[in-house]
Amino acid sequence: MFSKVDSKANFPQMEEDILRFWDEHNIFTRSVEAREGAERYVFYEGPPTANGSPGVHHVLSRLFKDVICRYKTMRGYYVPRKAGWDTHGLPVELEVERALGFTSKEQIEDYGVAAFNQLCRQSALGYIGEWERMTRRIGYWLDMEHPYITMDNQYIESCWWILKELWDKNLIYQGYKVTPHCPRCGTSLSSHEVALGYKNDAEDPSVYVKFRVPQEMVSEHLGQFGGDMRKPVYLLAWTTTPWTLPGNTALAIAPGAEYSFMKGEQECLIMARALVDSVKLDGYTEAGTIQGRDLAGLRYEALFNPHDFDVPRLSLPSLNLQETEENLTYPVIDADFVSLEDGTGIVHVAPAFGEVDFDTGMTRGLDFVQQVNLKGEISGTYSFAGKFVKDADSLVLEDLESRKLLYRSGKIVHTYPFCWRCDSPLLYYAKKSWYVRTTAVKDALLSGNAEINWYPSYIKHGRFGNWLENNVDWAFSRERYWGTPLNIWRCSACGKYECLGSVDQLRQRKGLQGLGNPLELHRPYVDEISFACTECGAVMKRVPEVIDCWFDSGAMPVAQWHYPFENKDLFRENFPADFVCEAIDQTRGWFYSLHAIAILLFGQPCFKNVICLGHVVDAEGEKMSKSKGNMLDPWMIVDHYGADALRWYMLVSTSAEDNHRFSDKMVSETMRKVLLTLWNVYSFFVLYANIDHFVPQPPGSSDSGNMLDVWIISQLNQLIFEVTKAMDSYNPTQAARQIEKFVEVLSNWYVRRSRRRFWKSENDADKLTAYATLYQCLVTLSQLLAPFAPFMAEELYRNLVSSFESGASESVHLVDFPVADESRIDNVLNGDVELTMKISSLGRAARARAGIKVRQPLARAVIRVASVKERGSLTKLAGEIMGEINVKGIEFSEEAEPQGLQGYSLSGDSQYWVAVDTALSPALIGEGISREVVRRIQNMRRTANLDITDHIITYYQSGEQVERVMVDFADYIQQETLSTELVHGHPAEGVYAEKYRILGDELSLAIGKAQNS
RNA sequence: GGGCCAUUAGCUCAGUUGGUUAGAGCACAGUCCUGAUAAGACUGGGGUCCGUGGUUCGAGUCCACGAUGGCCCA
Repeated sequence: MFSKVDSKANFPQMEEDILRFWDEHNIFTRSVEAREGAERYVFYEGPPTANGSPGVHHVLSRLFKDVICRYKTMRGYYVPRKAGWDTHGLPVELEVERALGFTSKEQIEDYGVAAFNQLCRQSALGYIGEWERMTRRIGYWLDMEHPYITMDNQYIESCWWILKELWDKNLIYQGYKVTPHCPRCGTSLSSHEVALGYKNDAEDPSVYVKFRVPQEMVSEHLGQFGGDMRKPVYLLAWTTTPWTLPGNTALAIAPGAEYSFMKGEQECLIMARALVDSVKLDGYTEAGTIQGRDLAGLRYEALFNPHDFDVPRLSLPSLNLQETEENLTYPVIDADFVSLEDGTGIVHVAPAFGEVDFDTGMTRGLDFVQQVNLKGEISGTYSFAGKFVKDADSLVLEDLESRKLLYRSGKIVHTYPFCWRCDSPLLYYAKKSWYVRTTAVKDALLSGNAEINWYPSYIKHGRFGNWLENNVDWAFSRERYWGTPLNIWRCSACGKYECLGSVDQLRQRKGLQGLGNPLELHRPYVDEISFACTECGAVMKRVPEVIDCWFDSGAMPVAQWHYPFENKDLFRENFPADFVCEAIDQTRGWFYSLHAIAILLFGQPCFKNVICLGHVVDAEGEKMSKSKGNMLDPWMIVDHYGADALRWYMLVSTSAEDNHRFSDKMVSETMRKVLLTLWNVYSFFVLYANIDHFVPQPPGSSDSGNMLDVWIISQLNQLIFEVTKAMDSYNPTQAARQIEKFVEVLSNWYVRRSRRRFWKSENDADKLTAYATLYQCLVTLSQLLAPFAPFMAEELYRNLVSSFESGASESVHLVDFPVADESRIDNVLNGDVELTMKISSLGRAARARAGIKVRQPLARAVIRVASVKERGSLTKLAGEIMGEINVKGIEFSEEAEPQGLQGYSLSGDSQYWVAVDTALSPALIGEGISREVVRRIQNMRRTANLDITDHIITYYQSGEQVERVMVDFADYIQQETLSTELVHGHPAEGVYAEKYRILGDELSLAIGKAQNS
């Protein structure tokens, strides 16, 4: 006997039971270990950042990872799955800062780095707990007992080893470069972080500023160009960052462009001729023109002389301090980056505040004036000193206005980057930063990418390929606290830098101090470590930076094993990965850091196949994020509909790479349509199989002659074939959609058409094969479902197989994936049944058109077929059509249009038509009434709460016509309703009774439970 | 400004190498069926397949340009 199955499913409850079973019997571990020794399938878990509670959008990638790994396991591969947690970085620090109410780095320093980092550690650990619970509940199988955790000493040491390797290959350098800097977080951001924070609707000033050309310069250089040069002459430049103007040390022009002298009442302005109209210089007329290259070499008066404001003026590229100069002028230079699309064709250059500006300063030997500190505040003695740069903008403009150096100011809405974590406007800022020279291995990055299979394929040469083509060196140092400390020490005397790649290397240094016990490689403890310089013997101290947490996660192929300090074999066996999977934002994130580090270290890619998913967005199509407050708690969904429903919905609803528009209404629909349908087939089967004491036989042991059985087995094998094909192409969505279709036809054709076979009381061969066939379908389905809906699959398998067969596996997740028996796939039959369904559908429509209930049998239907072949097909399956549309016989016609069919009701489409004979003989009417009566009695049985196998005594009273039917069709009625007798007359006391009207007669029915049943 | 992706019914999505009258589910209305079904069947309303050109005997599908949205880069 199978365990009784409640037809009312409670999925969350069932899943909790299964989870307990998995835990108690260690099923996950066993599923992995059972395949030990088999070919390895290597999976890398991209570590989720432990800085927040998991949302429903985090479920998606975990789900795809799980499906692929479960599938490969069932295909016989050895698939260990080590969990990983990303615990470092700005996100974690921010979480803690928020909790402490901090807004600046000073507050952290005052609070104490040790205590601060301790809170970061606790925060990360807390979130890991939440992630573990969610992971378990959604059925994502992952070894969470032995995870890699980026904050562990061993993990850090492996990162040190990597950096030392790169250091030795001369791939690490400290550059003085302009980097996007967050003034609040006080650190540089890498390009992929910057990418996260662009806003398209940033509002900034749009100002035109006048730079005075000294009178002697005018007469010396510009006299020949005519015009009234006694008026003051200005170069007109445009900017959206007035706060950078005190740092201006040059103006750039396009040498090939033509510039105009625009004469006004008070002054003469110089700007590109092509832009005069768009700038709208009202009241000015052109007094002459000059080629850009002739402007080069001109000098103009400094807008703000740094010496007047106590700000040093340095000279590039040496950064030597310059003498005070009273009448300071700066040069006009020619440059190829000057655009004639907007602005004035004269570009304000401030080498301290722009990448292009800085590079220009380096090559042209410009002055360097940095009047902004790392918190984004103006230094010096300006009237706007001490202000945050964005707040200084208006004050700078007031100052210029008062000196009549402002031509016009307005506002502009454009795209500007903001800090992805704290939303501060980023400042492009020249400062020292540590770089990994990824550009040195650009070719290898590209050729390595060529070996990777991307799903979808267009990412390979599209987004990821383009990213690699435009590769820039990786600015990987961060001036922060909670992260892997950068393992570079600097001599306090001679300035020598040294990179140490392990704790052991530290221990071997002379004069070593501060290496704590117990070992703790985080700040501030690691900052205490010092040792003697090999050059001069002075003290070497660690540089203050920590490293980008993307470097941590990208180091996982190595660091998860504490390689090379131990586990050398494990590392080799698990490199490279066969499979990784994350959402599309990771092209610049984890996918890149993984790829870059593997190429830098080993010159080969570290993953072979990658699924790149779209984002989960809310019902309105907006990305889910904490800041928008539109995150959905996965627990709500899981507690309500179950994890399988969530999994199935996410798999099926949208192609993996597209955005997934999430709505819990759709989860509910998925549950009803797929999972409940299957559940009902399952409970139907168990109900009847138990009644008949069905005992499963090995599949194929009793070949069925019934077309329905042959057909569904054909469909089943076709399904196995399709699912395997889709999964081998890393397309779980396609696979799940195929399963969904099968469940639909299994329920709505196979079971519907076979229902009577299970209900007939004789235990004949046909009934047995029906059981055997449905059993095989359900068992195979449970195996096919196992990667996708692991709970439901387990429930089915355990009840249908484990509890039944001695020696059977106790879990579907310990067995192999089914293999299609292609000899069972009968494409001709598949097509024939499809045609049968189509014809039945037309037949039902023809009946409906005539207004005749399906319960009323009709004499015949005429069916148009397109060929002799189709006629043959339908003849074989005529029984199904007759049963489905309730006619006594069918005839075929090969006429395209029906002819001579008076008294028929017709329905058709472009290819087929079906006509049903609407004439009703008394015999047909009688049979119709008998079915009507049966249905009434069946409903009464149900209402009276009788068990499905209870026998009854039926009492009836009615008019002459119905009473005759009760006699004529007594056998049929008794058999269908399990009536031991049909009694004409008043019912016994206390039995359940109802009254109906049938064809104008009143019918009184009553049913009572029979004795001995 | 550049790249990638998307745009098909009110909503969520299919639509194969170009080939009859473009489909499904949900939602809505009506009818039917049902001792597995929380389901199912039939009918009906609902479409400028984002737009404009082009290739072709034939375009939702291929090409070009454009629009809108999303993501990414500057």
